Amino acid sequence: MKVTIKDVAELAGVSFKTVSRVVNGEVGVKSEMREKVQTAIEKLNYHPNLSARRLRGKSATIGFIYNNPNSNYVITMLHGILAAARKNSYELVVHPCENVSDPSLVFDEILSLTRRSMVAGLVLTPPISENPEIIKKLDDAGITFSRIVSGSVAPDDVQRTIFIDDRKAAYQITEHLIKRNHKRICFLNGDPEHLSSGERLEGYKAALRDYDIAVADELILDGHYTFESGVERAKQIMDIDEAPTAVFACNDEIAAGALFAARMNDVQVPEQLSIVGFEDSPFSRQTWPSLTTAKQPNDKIASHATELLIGMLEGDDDSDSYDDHSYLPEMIVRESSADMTS
Amino acid sequence: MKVTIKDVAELAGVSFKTVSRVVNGEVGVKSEMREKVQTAIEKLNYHPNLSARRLRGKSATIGFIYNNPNSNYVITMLHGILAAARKNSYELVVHPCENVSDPSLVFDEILSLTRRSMVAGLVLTPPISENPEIIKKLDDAGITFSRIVSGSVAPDDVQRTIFIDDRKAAYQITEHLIKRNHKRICFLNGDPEHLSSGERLEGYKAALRDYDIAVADELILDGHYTFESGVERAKQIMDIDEAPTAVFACNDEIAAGALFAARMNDVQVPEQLSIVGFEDSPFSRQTWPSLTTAKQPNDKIASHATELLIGMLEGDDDSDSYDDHSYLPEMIVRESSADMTS
DNA sequence: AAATCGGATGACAACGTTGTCAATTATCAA
DNA sequence: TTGATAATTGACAACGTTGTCATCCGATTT
Repeated sequence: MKVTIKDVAELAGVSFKTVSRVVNGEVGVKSEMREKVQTAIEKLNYHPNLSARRLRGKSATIGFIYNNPNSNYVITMLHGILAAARKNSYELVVHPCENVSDPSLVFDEILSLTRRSMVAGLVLTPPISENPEIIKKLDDAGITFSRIVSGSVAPDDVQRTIFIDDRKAAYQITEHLIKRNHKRICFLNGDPEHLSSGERLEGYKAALRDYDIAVADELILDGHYTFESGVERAKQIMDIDEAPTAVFACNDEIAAGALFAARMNDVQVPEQLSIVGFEDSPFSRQTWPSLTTAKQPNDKIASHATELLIGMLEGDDDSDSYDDHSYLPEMIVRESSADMTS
Repeated sequence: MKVTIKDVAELAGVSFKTVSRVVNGEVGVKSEMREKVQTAIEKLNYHPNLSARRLRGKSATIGFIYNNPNSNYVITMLHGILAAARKNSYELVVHPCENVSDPSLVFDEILSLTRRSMVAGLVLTPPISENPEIIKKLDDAGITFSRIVSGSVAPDDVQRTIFIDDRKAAYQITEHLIKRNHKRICFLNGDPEHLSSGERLEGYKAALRDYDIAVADELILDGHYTFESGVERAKQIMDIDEAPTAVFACNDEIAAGALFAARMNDVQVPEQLSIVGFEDSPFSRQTWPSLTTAKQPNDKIASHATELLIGMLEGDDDSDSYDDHSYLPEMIVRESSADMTS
């Protein structure tokens, strides 16, 4: 019942070593043989046994470590990583990390995982990927990984990093608001341990400066990437004397919270207040009104990060050096942002 | 750098087979030997190579197969399964299934996964877990699995099944509406290939009957477990002559869609229309108004299903036979449902 | 036509583990 | 003490794959 390389060999009438060659795309197999083997593989629906490969030292397992309460984000990343892993016949071990507050505990968790599951390399996402202490410990321990981070300039370890230009995307969103005649734009920040929050804030500030609008400290509020944070902070800004006409929420959850607060205060969106988010979460098109936001192709990003990792693991030095590792989230204009006429 | 069983054997001065015995806790090893081996293991920090074990057929890997677009559902399940798997030192292979429309393709996918990754058993969730064709094929192929299904009576394969009493929960929710004086209650159904939709519909009907309210066919609408379905169907019902005063949406997504449609039509919720959902998705408390719904402890359910599977794999016949495999979703009353005074 | 070469193919070992069975040692009864 | 039996230990094969090297065959060179 279990199809092995030898079954394929028998059906194709060749030695199992030849099948191995075909499967691994090695050179020096006559096309006639190759074809025979291919059809036998398809006929039997043969898939190489990963354990045997691993044992032989060829293939391996990738670990996906994450600590992110946003399930949509995690699932999208997961699927991107899985796609790349499967394509390259890697297995995936998934590991949600609990103690994100203490970097050294996170590191211990990772270490124990790599030991236990024989993980060859890791794919890291924010906020773990952006924690310098964890990164240093991983490097010291000689653990191979690729990572996804938020950043506007190429990091010094480009070859293992995908960076997302949140700053530029935030600039564009802010510009979008400015061009719609908004002058008092409030910024609701996300978690401080995520670089994305700082980057998005910088993009916001840069846009204001370029359009000669003063950056007002009272319009920039700390917070977290949660709905609750959005509600709370949005309530606060509505009490400000000269109320803002637009809100730049650091992600869609915050934006949804702000929308909620606006409704509670009988503030019309977008007529009296424009609200924009960031992330293009599925629910961003289901809010009322639907959210203007910025879309990150997270599955592609995750696949790319995984390919990067696999390249490192297999020692293809050249495989990727000319690739662009930067992604720019794309602005999506929906109904929550409008012209400010008054 | 890699420590194998033979290194341990050499240091302890025994054959590597004896080390294997100690590692696996087999009987028939003198305590003196056992101790020598133990200290050698600790000294070298030896960990068995999982690939070799799996290759030899001693797999400690379980597979989580799913096909469900609801990322929150999947993540919660995943975490529940992971917790139980880790507790019993099993590895987990995650496999999102693409071709759900064709059961035999799904089966092929599963089969190839179990082969390739030497998966010892599976945890299945709806809708795959509820597809008789897939279940039969798995049984025929001798694949071990546990599953989570929707059902009001104990299925005939209880020992490997967790069932969720959607019917009773739906009854309670409907009763909740009836007691608030609603007589014309609309039912927006979910995907037909999920048993949960049928079960919830039955619960709804049973409650109506028990309270002597006629079941009106024009108030029961087919659909899917999506926001869009909710919007569309809710629009339809608002055109009905004698408009319903309440909507029972088969899940929170549909309910959110209905909420959306109500708002588009300037229908006040809950003053003019009560809307209830099902699932207690995170966003159900973030809608406006927040949704009355029913909460399933999905992480616990998933853990339980995993424990069940592991019990089967390890042949602990008695481990679980007195457990209750049934879960009743708990009604959570929020703001989207209210008395009908008119 | 014989010798040589190179490309294609196959035989076999190895990876680290567990299962099977044989060999050895300890234990017990007669 | 001796033989029989039980307990312990070890030798070796096997799992499915890849790497190494030998073999084969056809083509090219002399």
